[in-house]
Amino acid sequence: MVSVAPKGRPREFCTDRALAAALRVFWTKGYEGASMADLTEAMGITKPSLYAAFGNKEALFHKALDLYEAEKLAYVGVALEQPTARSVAECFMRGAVATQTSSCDPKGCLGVIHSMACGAEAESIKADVIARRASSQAALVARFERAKAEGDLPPHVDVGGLTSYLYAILQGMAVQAGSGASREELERLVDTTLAIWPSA
Amino acid sequence: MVSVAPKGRPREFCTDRALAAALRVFWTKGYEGASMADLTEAMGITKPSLYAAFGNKEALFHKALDLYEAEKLAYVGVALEQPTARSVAECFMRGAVATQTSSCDPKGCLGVIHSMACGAEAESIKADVIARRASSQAALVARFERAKAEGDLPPHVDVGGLTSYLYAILQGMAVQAGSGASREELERLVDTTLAIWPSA
DNA sequence: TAGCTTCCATAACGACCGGTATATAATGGC
DNA sequence: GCCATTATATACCGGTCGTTATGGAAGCTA
Repeated sequence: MVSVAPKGRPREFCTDRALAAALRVFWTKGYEGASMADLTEAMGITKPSLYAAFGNKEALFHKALDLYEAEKLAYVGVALEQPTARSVAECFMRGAVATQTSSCDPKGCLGVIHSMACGAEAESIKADVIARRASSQAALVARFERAKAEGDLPPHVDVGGLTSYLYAILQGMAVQAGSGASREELERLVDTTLAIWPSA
Repeated sequence: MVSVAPKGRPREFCTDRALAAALRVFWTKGYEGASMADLTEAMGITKPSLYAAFGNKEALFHKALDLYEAEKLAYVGVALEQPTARSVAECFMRGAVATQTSSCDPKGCLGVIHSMACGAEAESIKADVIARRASSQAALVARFERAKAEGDLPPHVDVGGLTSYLYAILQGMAVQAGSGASREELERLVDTTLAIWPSA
């Protein structure tokens, strides 16, 4: 049962909207590059309100990362359900292009940004991001194993190698998107990858 | 003519060694994550000595980046001289694996690290790194155009797309190396890429 | 040794960092 | 109306950031 009558003074801002604004800041500047002043300004609230609603900067980031995965990485689940290894790869890459070059979102990938070198304060952030990636990568390994068993990957392919390969392309796309590559450039990259995709 | 008799007291440290130490710090923690305290401690000098010898933090980084390109990216020039497009790609990737997973150097790629999202103070750093990458990528486009003319790339390949593709793999390898991937994992990635490399 | 130049070490600068104490305003229950 | 509870706004905390002023030590030429 949901409590419909909170006791004290109601908050004057929408936590979901504030979190979405925080996500954009982290996505644009990175965890270390985003200051509390940047965050509160973008969220339209004061620092005490932020701390009361979200805990601290690190907790805010983890909630923003949850939102990012739910809203911006939904294509990952869709991709894993595609019927062939090739269509899985295509769905991954097309989804990544769409997310990373959206005209109304920051460029690049929040996860890739935060798996790079960083200062001591962000080490736990980096570790969390890397752990989340490992689990999704494991799911892709399982999917390609199935594809191999079903015969839509050649029997000689190294499934682990192919998974790292596809992830490398996705990560490289994120690097290029964050460096200002246009959607057209990334689409040519995807087309090239699909043109040489190993077929049975 | 080189001045062999500097007038005042000689400095007590070797600037080349100090710069190499600074490079390791930037490579490990990134420009923003590396504090002046980190740098001076690793370099074995005090802050005034650092400022006298290198200017400021940003100038120190640019000199470290020059050193990185000269010492750690020498394989790029070698790769571009290989006789076929395939051997160019292989030389690029093998060189990247060697540099990014060296047991005596930080993991990952200094350039990729600094082309990601960052705070305002590092925007000019990011812009410089991206510009340097653009020029090396242009050289690879030219090399693949030649390969296409010489017939060791199929006539239907999109040279720009293939260049972005190879760079994406290199960048993805850097992301994975920085995230703790082993040399063996990256070598499987390289082997997979070479196994599906487009042949004439 | 005198005089000049350059380097080193300490300490401090203002600005900003993430995080809070305090006081006031707005609600619900009684 | 009054109290308990929660949110807001201002101002501030100690610490660290990149950077630099200051004073003395070390080497050179003469």
